[in-house]
Amino acid sequence: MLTEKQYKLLLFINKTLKETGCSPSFDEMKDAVGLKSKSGIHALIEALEERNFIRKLPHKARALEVLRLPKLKPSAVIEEEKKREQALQFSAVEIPLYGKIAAGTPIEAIANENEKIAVPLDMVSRGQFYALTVEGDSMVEAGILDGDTAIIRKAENANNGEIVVALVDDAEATLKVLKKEKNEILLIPRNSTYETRHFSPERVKIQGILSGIIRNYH
Amino acid sequence: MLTEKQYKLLLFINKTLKETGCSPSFDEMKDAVGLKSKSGIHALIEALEERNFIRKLPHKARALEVLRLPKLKPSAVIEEEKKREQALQFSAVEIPLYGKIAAGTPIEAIANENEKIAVPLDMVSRGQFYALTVEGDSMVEAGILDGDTAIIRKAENANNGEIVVALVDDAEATLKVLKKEKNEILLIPRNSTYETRHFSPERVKIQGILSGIIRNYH
DNA sequence: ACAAAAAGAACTAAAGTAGAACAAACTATA
DNA sequence: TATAGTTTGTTCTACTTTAGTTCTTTTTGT
Repeated sequence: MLTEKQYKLLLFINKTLKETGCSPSFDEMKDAVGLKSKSGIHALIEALEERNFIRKLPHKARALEVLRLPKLKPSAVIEEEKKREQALQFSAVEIPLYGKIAAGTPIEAIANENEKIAVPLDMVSRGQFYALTVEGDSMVEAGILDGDTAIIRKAENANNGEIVVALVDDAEATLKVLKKEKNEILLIPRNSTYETRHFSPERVKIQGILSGIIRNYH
Repeated sequence: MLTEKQYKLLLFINKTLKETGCSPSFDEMKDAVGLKSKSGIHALIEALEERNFIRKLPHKARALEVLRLPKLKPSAVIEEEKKREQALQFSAVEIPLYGKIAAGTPIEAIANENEKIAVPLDMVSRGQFYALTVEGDSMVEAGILDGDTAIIRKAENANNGEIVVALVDDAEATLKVLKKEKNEILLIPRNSTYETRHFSPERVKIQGILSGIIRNYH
């Protein structure tokens, strides 16, 4: 009877009316159903009105009324609900997403952010974890690309060869390969156009060890 | 049905009526909804009257009557729904892990495997998904390493430049960049030591499009 | 390659804001 | 009961912001 978008919009209108007592505007609706232009909402509203699901006072703003709700859901919506139901069983963990790794700010300083990201449970066994968005290409040869989400396990120590979040001079956090030598610490990029940097041990604080990478295409 | 101001005013009128037994004046209303001039109240009252929420005896002072109120969901119900929605956002789904991508076997042939892997729900929106373990280094320059888990969205068609699971001669499945030309299909590795392979279109079946990468260190 | 859906921009209309002038309705009291 | 004074409601203008409509172009899915 209804398309997926029509159904979603109808539900949103109904929800808004029930929760706030006010009709949503076209802009609010376009955000709710995931459109970028409100012209599409117009078509959807017309379709819903034609099928007698809603009524609209002509030439008025925010003057929508829900007449009835469909008894049948579009199959796409059913599919989605099934997936969500399944999802409840294999719940993931939320870990904080602290920001961009090359942002030049110590991790702790931005730890009060409340953005979160879901990761599979088995990626974050034992330990405290957080996530960072990778910025820049200094690790491309390790398969870590600009925009990737790095899953970091909190740690203050790490072994040679591990990829760590290193805070230099309490100012700059970067993701690099760690190498400890007698009197200095080396932060090695995995990109031949970048240089390894050498620091005295006091200047470098390990803030975590790379535990996983999550990348989303398009 | 109502705008925010209209709703606010309606609530105020209703409340005053219930508490004091008599209608508020225009000046009281303008203070209640935060206006500096009562001309605006007039418009709001007209709108409410037009939508049949109130009735007004014309040319009488303080003679408003509330006919109905928009029916809202109890806030407790709303709270609960929000909580449930949030819980769903940070869930994972299990998708089948079919095996290794360079294993030389068509995906369908191993589809009866029951190994599964959990992925964040937001990585698998709309569509059917499965996972493959990447074998080999033919895509290292795209940041896809040996051992990575590739999240694949099932698809039979793809566009140029997308990374796809391609089945050649019903025998060999590989992860490569797709390029369709007039009379042939190119499967392009992202590793300069590998060669692009050319096939006639009948020999290549697309089995999915790369949607994400998950990598676990250690 | 076609049709449907969506995006985008340009335009029109409605809602909200403010101030003032004024008219009608009440109030008090001479 | 007149009437002056007060409260209350109505109307107007002018302007800003928000919302809705309509159109063309672009994208998408088949």
